[in-house]
Amino acid sequence: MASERAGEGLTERLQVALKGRGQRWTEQRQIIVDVLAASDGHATGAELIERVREQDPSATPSTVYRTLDLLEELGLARHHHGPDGRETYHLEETVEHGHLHCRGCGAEQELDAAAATPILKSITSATGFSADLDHLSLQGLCAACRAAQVS
Amino acid sequence: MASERAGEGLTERLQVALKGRGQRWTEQRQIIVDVLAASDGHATGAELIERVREQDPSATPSTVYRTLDLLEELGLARHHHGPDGRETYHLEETVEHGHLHCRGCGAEQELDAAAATPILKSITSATGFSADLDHLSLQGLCAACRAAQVS
DNA sequence: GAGTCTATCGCAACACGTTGCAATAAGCAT
DNA sequence: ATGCTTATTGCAACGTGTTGCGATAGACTC
Repeated sequence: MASERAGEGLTERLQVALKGRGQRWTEQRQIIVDVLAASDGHATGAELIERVREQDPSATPSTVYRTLDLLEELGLARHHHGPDGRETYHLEETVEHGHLHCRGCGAEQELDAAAATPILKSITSATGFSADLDHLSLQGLCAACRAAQVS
Repeated sequence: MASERAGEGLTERLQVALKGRGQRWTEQRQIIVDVLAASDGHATGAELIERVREQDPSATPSTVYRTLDLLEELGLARHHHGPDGRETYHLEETVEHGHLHCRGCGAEQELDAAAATPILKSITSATGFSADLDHLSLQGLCAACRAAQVS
């Protein structure tokens, strides 16, 4: 099976967006987008670099990170910071969501937009601050671990 | 809440806590606690290291970080991650609070416990997840920047 | 005070992420 | 196709934080 390729639509959108900004479409960018698309869900910077290098050993961290920044500027990717402060990336195609990290079992739970909307609204009304759902990363205890601790 | 300034009481509590765990009180730990107490509010790991070195040039990053971890284990300090993923520490004496970082003007706003409680409750009821306020770090737009952008 | 045990320290190396700069190559014009 | 402009790349060095290990020194016993 040949290596998978990101959905055509995505690649094309990207090429158009870049051209509009006087920027260029390159092989490395194709690879990085492919990798990001293939690792559906989330991936850390280090994981992405490793996977990119499998396809192109000459790729370097700086290129990967710069491309990820670029994708984020274009609104095609997002990143947030895990509980240890490390970066985690995912494609914007993914439904916008927050992240809940359990310090008990280490599980990562997603907070979808529907559930988050009232929460964000209450933050805004309490503080005037409009929070970005996608950069939201909470640490705490999941329902199961809370139940376990109550004992 | 309005507890003592960091000096004696804190140092003594720490000595007792350490002894109870078979651990030791050292000059470096005293310095690090002093520095943390003196930088009331928040300080990044790098800032703390720098200030510690002013008092003891032989101190190394590993010692400082290990001591901070220890203080956190003992419940005397906390850390959270800023929008860039860097660590920020503060003494537990500080009122528990969340952090709101504005991507417009870069300002850091605190979210006090009173304002946060209903927010945390709504997260729990929506998801079963009990979030730690102190590790809460949101990115978004503050009221002023939102107003500026609407134009 | 001297001896013992071992927690802590400093060092050195590593991991992740960022930045400046010279070489390369993408995209356009001819 | 050829040449030109400059965005992008790879490299190398740096900043922040972590980890393993031998050396140091705190605290306890005699």
